[in-house]
Amino acid sequence: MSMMGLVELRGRLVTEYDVEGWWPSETPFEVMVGAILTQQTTWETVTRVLDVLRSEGLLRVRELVHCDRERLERLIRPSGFYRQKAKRLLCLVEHVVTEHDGDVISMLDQDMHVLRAELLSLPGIGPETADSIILFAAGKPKFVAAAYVSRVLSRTGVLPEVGYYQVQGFVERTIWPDAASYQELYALLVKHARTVCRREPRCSVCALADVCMQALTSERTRCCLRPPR
DNA sequence: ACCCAGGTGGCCC
DNA sequence: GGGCCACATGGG
Repeated sequence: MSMMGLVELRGRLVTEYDVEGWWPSETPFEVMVGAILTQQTTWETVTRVLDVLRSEGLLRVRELVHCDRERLERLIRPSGFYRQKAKRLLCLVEHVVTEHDGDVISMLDQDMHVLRAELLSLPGIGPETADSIILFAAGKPKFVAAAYVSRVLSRTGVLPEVGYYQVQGFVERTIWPDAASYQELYALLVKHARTVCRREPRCSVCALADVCMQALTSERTRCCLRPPR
C-alpha cells in the first residue's frame, strides 16, 4: 500500500480534466478584479459581473477609479459581499493610480516578494487573493493554496490537514517553480474538488488512490471531498 | 428550508 | 497562533 504523492495525483487529474482557459480574463487587471470578486463566490456569477463591468467600460484602472461607490455596489451586487468588495476594488485602483501612476503592468512586474507584500497591505487582499493575482495576473510562480486545494490534498492522503502556508510550502518544494505548472495544478485540484462530489458513487481519481480508499472505508461512505462535519 | 460558494478582517483567548 | 463571526447574493 503506497502513499500517493503530489506528482502522481497530478498525473491522474491531468487525464481527467481539461483546464484550458481556467482563468478567463482578457487583461491582468481583469484578473485582479476577478480575484476580489470571486472571494467566497462562484466563478459563474463573477463572469456575469465582469461582463457587466466590461460593457460599462470599467475594467480599466483609469475608469474604475472614477466610478462612484454606489454605482459600483449596484453593478457588482450579484457577486455577494458587494459593499465590502466595492470598497476593496476602489482601494486597489486608488493604490495603482497613486503608487504606480495607474500602470498595472509596472506594478505586477516588480519582484514577486515585493509585489506580494504590497498586495497584502491592501484591504481585502489576503494570502489567497494576493497569490491568485501573482500567479494568474503577474504570471509568477506562487502556488495558491486555496481551501479546495488543501482539502483535496488531505483527502487523497498526499498531505495531512494543515494551514495555508504549510500547503503552499509543500507544493512549492515539491514542484519546480514555474507559473504554468502552478496554474495548471491549481486549476486541476480546484476543478476536481468542484466536480467530484456530483459523481456517484465515487470519482475515479480518488477511488483509485489506496490511501483515499482507506480514509473512505474507515470514516465515511460519501464522497471523500466533502468537508467533514 | 437548508447548504454551499475559487476569503478577509476583526475580535477573542 | 488558532477559533469564531459578519459580510450578502445566488444556485442547487
